[in-house]
Amino acid sequence: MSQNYKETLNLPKTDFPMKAGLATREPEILKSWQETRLYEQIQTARSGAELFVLHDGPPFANGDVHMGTALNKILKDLVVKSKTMAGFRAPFVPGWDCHGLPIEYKVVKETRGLSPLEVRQRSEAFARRFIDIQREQFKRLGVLGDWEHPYLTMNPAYEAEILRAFAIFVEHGLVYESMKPVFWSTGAQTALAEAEVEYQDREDTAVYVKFPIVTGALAGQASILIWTTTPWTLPANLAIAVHPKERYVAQKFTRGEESETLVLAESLVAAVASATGWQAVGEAVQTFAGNKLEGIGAQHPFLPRTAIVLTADFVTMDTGTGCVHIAPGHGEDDYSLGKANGLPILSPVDDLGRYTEEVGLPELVGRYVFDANVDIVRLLRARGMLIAERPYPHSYPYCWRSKTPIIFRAVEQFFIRIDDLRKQALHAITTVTWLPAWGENRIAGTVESRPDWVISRQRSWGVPLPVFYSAAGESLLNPEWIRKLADLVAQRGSNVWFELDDVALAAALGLPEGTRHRNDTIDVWIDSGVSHQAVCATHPALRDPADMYLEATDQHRGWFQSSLMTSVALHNRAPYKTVVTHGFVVDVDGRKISKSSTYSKPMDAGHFVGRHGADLVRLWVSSVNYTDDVPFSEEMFTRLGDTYRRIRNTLRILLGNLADFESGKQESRKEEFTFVDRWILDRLQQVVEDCRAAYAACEFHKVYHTLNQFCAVDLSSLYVDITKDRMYCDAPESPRRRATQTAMSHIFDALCKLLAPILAFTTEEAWSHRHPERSAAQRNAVEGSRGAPETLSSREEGGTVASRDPSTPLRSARDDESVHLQLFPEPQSAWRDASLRMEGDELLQLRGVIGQAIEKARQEKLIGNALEARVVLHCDKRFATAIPREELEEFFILSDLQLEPALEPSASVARTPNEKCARCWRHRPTVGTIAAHPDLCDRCAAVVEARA
RNA sequence: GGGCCUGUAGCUCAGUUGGUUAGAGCAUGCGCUUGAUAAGCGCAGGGUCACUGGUUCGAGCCCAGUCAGGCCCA
Repeated sequence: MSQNYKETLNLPKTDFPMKAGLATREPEILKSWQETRLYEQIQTARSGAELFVLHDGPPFANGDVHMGTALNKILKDLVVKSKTMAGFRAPFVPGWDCHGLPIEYKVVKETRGLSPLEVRQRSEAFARRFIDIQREQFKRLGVLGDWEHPYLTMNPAYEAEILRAFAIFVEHGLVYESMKPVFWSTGAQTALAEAEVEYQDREDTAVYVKFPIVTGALAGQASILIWTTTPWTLPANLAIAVHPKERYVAQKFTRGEESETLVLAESLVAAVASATGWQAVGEAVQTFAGNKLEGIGAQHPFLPRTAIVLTADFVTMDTGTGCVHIAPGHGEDDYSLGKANGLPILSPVDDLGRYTEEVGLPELVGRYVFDANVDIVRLLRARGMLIAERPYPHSYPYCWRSKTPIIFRAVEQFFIRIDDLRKQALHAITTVTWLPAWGENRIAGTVESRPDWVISRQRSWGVPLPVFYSAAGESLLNPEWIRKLADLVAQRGSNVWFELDDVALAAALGLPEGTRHRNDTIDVWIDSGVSHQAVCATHPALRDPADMYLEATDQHRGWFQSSLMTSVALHNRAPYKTVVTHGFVVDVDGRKISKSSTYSKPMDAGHFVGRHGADLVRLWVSSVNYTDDVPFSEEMFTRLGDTYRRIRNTLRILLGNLADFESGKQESRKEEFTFVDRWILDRLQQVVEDCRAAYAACEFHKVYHTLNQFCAVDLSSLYVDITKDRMYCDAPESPRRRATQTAMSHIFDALCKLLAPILAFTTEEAWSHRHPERSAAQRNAVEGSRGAPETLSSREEGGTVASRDPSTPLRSARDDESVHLQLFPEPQSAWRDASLRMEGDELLQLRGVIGQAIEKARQEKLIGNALEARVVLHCDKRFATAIPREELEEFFILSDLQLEPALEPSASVARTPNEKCARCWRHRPTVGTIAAHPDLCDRCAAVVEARA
């Protein structure tokens, strides 16, 4: 009897599909962005607007984009897109770090015996290949930027800027040459930066060695006991360090028949006894402060040499004997202590980690030092100098590329004098905003403790170290010569350094005859560290200092610091105003992904983009608090899929309900809004304010939660549900239906814009369904892909991409343009209404009371559908007068509501005696009273009558 | 071993200057709907706020220590 009424309803209608199909739809949207040159359009539209520069930290051009890289790039994109929509001109110039050992190492491993020039050519090809791969992957993630003109640290112009910066470092006297212990990779035969070192567990032999005292009061009576885990460094021993203030003892020890009087720290006697098997016998012979030992001599255990006792604060009492073996050629502390006391720097080891003649032990010359440990131990035992040996498991530095254990070795290197920059750098740090705030603490700590910067590398794939050598072999650092070289490199690329021989290069630069050059290169951290100069200061769209750097926390010691140091050296200021850091991607248990077996396979971003779509990956990035470690699991993606569908369906129902609403032509005045409309618009303003504030503070997860909550609760389960009756069953032109459409139009507009930085693809798709002219334009662009310039000019005719007049206020783009060209919605204070909000909260509480009562009635089989209920609501009587009963029934989605005054709210439920309206399914008293339509309520009867 | 940081329901997050019975969304369970339908709505269960001690009338919040995890350094 009643099925036909469905045809008389205004059911939602939209082509916006429920199923996203992101894997296929996103590439189409991407194509339209490229063909309409969206990035350029945005830049043009914002020309003259306030500038915001997010400077891209260059990823290394090797490997695929994994989830950590994706996290970083998407966070940057969220910043750029949200700043753009907040009205800034926010250009994004992506970059790549191209030089360096990781690439060179792969190239050299593939083919051995290449000349430096060949290594460089292959390394460049390698870098370019991965730049292209990563560029496509970044674009696929929806990251918008000037992908056609990225900055590459291997571009000749960039290389020239590195050299010019270097010339200034030289001018400021920051560069010096010195023999100094550095991390040395025997596998890669090069000095390493700290960042190129990784730690692995290994087991070494720890030895307790005695040095018989030869001068001072204890001469001939006792030996100093030292402890070391690197026996191979003993041939380079020149001294012993003790703590000046700690208590030391001369103590008799026995083991079996043997007996020794040993000098060591008092607090370590027991530990040494248990570790060596020697027993302390009786009281200490003598007890004294460490400084009493200063200056006495002790016989080297196997070389004809006397070690001098020195005092040092770095001596600790947690391991060993409190007496530290000092080899100035093999340790940082050793070096500085030796230097302060005028000791020579002995480092009898070659590039491959083999003893040289200098070792003083002819039988060990040429022996790899880690193999020589056993020889040294044997020698110590033979000489009777070995008190004990024990296996010692510890974590030890390894070369990150060759995976060989690192040694400390003194070699001629070039350095930047950090002491001359430290104070200014520490001051510059205080002028920067650090997000999160503890970043300031962290970088200040690393700057305070940072030793001088080793900037020379014995590698080929890099910018040449611009040091020249006189005919006599003397090194020459000349700023003018370096600038001439920079000019030459700008023209011909840095290969010129390797292509020209000494004579040709000297001639090309106009240098004195006989000037020579070598093949060392500059540390890659200088390359990326001067990007503020080479990119921000030189690119016409950018500015130095940048407004923001945004990288993972490991960059406090990496790029943030190298950039800070070079910027302080060049300009005495920080290169950034704000530094944002994010954590690393960790699995469900909070463990590092690479250590987890579960996610060892799919960690590249492409896997998840292909499976779930870029918008899901972007939603993941937005959903987490990135200042901490970022959790990541398959379950999270499942949950995010649910959230995504909820948001998508919310956009879809809004579109469906707006199908017959032409925005702008029938805007309802505020007076025509009913309670629920005004309530949702007030909520919307709160959401707009919260989201704008969260975006401004880079707190994207707050945006995510706010919008998720808004879609799931305020819209889906409340507003959309409540207004279904008027939307579907009222006459199309009914004032309250049009009022709701007006509200929904504002909601859709705001929701789409606020979501746009996160769901870059989905909101574009939804936006085009709301503004069909836009989809037509997109289609044209895609179809006429060969005629891209034509498309562009036809758009220009329409006035859409004209440069804006900077004197006029920024306005949102036309609705038919990309959502990414729009401005965020402005909060409308006229729609705020605090008393209405409070009233709404109270109604929602009553709604809960009713819901519980209905649930109870349902379980008692009194009713099925809530529309079959008669609800008697006992509550404050002002609700009976403040809001019409019709509206209350609508708000609670009920057919039949009775109000009774009461102090405490409660509700009772019975079956309503009213008949069910065949059209709107509500049980209304008017059903059966209209002769022409006996199965309809009065409202539905009127609507049906009007349609006839 | 040192520096910096993190630890609130199965998951992601809120939790104001210390102040009732620690919240939300999702997930789970049980229903309703079949006019958002590979959707929508309701109700319910679920937490020793990592652990231990301290300060306080009162601690998720402040202090100390322990444990677990992360980044950096040794």
